[in-house]
Amino acid sequence: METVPTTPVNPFDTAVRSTDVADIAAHLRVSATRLARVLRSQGDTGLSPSQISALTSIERHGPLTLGALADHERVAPPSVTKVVGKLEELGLVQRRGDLADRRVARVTVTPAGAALLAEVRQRKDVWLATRLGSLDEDQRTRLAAALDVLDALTGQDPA
Amino acid sequence: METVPTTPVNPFDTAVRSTDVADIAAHLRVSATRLARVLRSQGDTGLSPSQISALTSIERHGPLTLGALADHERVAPPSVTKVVGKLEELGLVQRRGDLADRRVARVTVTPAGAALLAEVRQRKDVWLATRLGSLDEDQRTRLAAALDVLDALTGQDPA
DNA sequence: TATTGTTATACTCTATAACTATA
DNA sequence: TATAGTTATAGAGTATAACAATA
Repeated sequence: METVPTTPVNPFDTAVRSTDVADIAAHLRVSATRLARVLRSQGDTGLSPSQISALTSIERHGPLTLGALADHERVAPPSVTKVVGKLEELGLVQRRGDLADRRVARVTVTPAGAALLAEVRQRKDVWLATRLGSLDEDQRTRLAAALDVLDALTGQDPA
Repeated sequence: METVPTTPVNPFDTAVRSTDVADIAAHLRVSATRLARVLRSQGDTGLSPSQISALTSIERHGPLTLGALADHERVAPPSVTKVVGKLEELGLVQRRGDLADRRVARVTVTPAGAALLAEVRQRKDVWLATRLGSLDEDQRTRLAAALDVLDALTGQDPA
C-alpha cells in the first residue's frame, strides 16, 4: 500500500524525485499546464480560439459536414455556420455541397489553411527546439525517454 | 552537428526514441498540448476562463490592486472591474479599500475561493494519479525522471 | 415528418472612451 | 494634472428558438 503524504509536497523539490503517484501527479499537473500555456503563447495567429480550433479539426478529420464539425467542437450549429463562414472568407477552408444530399455542406482546408497551421506548429517547434538546445544531453535523454509515457497517459497507442 | 531530417518524423513512432531536438520538440508539442487539454477538461468549475484565471492570479500573487491584476491578466481595467465584481458576488474574493490611498482597491481570495481552486486541482490530480496507477513501474520512473526537464524548459529553477 | 443548415435574437465577455474620486 | 477605478457603449462569440430547404 502506498503512503499518503500528510503534508503537501513541493512539486519543485526535484531532489526528492519521488515515484509516488500522488507526487508525480501534482508535479506533472503544474509542469504540463505551464508548458502548454507557454506553447500556446507562441502560436498566435490572429484567429480567435474557436476559429483556430475549428480549422484544426477540419484539417485532422478531413471533409466534414457542418453538423459533424459542431459535434467535434462541442458547439451549437449556428456557431459553426459563423466560424466556417469566417474561415471561408479568409480563404482558409473551402465549402462544397454534397451532390447526393443537397442539404449537406462539407468543408476542407485549403492550401492556405494548411500552410497557416503548419506555420503555427513550426513556430512552436522552433521555440521548443531552442529551449531543448540549451539543456544538457542527459536532460534531453530523460525527456525523450518519457515522451511515450505522456502519450500513454492520454490513452495514445505506443508506436 | 546534428542532422536535420529531410522527411517529417511521426511523433508517435516511439520505437525510434530519437534524441534529435527537432524530433523531441515535435513530439513534445503534441503530447504536452494534448495532456493539458485533457487536464483542462477535468477542471470544470462553472466559472468562465477569465474568472478562473483571475482567481488563480489573485491567489498566487496575494493582495493585488485591480490595476496590477489587469497587468497580470493582460486585460483592460474595465474587464477587471467586471470579473472581480462577479467573483466577489460569488464570495470567492474579497475587496478592500486601501487606507492610505483611497483610490486603490485590493483583492484577496476568500476561504471559499481557495477551496474552489484546491478542489479543481485535486480533481485533476485524482485523474492523473488514476492514469499513473495504470502504468507500469518503469513508465512511472521514466516520467518522474523527466519532470524537472519540463520545468527547465519553461525556465523554472530546479529544486 | 425528420434532418441539415441558416437566420433572428439575446446574453456574456472584453475593448475603447468618457467620467468620478482621489492624489 | 495625473492616477485608480467605474460607467457607457460597441463588437466579438456563442446559445436557443424559429425558419427554409431537402430528404
